[in-house]
Amino acid sequence: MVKDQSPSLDRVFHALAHPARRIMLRRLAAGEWNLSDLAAPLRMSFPAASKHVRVLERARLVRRRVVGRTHLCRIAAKPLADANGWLEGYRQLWEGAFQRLDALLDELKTNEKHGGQTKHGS
Amino acid sequence: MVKDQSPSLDRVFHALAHPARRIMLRRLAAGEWNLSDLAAPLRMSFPAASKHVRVLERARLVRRRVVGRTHLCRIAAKPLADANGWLEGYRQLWEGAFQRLDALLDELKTNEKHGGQTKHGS
DNA sequence: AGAATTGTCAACCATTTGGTTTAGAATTTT
DNA sequence: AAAATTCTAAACCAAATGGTTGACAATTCT
Repeated sequence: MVKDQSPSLDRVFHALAHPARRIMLRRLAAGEWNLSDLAAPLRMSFPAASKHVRVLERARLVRRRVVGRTHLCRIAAKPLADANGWLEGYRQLWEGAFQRLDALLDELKTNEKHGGQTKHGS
Repeated sequence: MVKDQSPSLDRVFHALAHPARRIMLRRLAAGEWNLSDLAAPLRMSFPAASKHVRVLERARLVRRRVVGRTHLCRIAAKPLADANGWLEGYRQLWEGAFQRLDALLDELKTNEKHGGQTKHGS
């Protein structure tokens, strides 16, 4: 069972809700990068990018290692697995039969509501 | 390929980032419910719950059908599939070998930094 | 020693979020 | 017709988000 009430899920989904942070994660999937690397492609100031990294850290999606004056960041995939685990609970909803059943029910209930009368065109 | 730059992904992940909304989706996975049904178990005012439903609608995770004075809500799973699709790009990171390689690299680089000294307690 | 690089911090700002309360519209029930 | 139910709208509020700039600390390069 997967719990809905979960501050860590809150933080993970929130972290994933901003494109800049998703772009950062994408780069980190390929390896380690420091803040300058991560900030460079984003059209925002350095401090702004730094804040995004901290959001990723709070969600435990990124870990930081200080080497000299550079802060090297590494992705930590576990929270992504948790998010995926939550989504898994809905997989059957978007795969196969449910979709069609959904559409069918929709049609039936719409007819029920209109009582067979339609206001097509006239 | 899955794009990181995507306002609709923004909205979906944002919608999933609040426990009240995840709880609502959980109920909607079982069928149709009106706003009162959805609001009842949540410890917040009715208008607050209503706003959460609107967030779910903006993310296209919920569709609403007005029947008399009640607003019936239904889950629409497609955006969940999209979110899942985005996460899929990271699956290998949390499954299997990558995790162990990650830990190994971590250890190696920590040693590098500490110059072979560890603080293992024993 | 001096300059450049990397990153933090603090202050500030506008907007969004998440909640409240009060009022009212629409529909159903009695 | 009157009352109850379901839901929206508007006004308001505190806190969080996402961004900026300017100053500064630490480290590395020359």
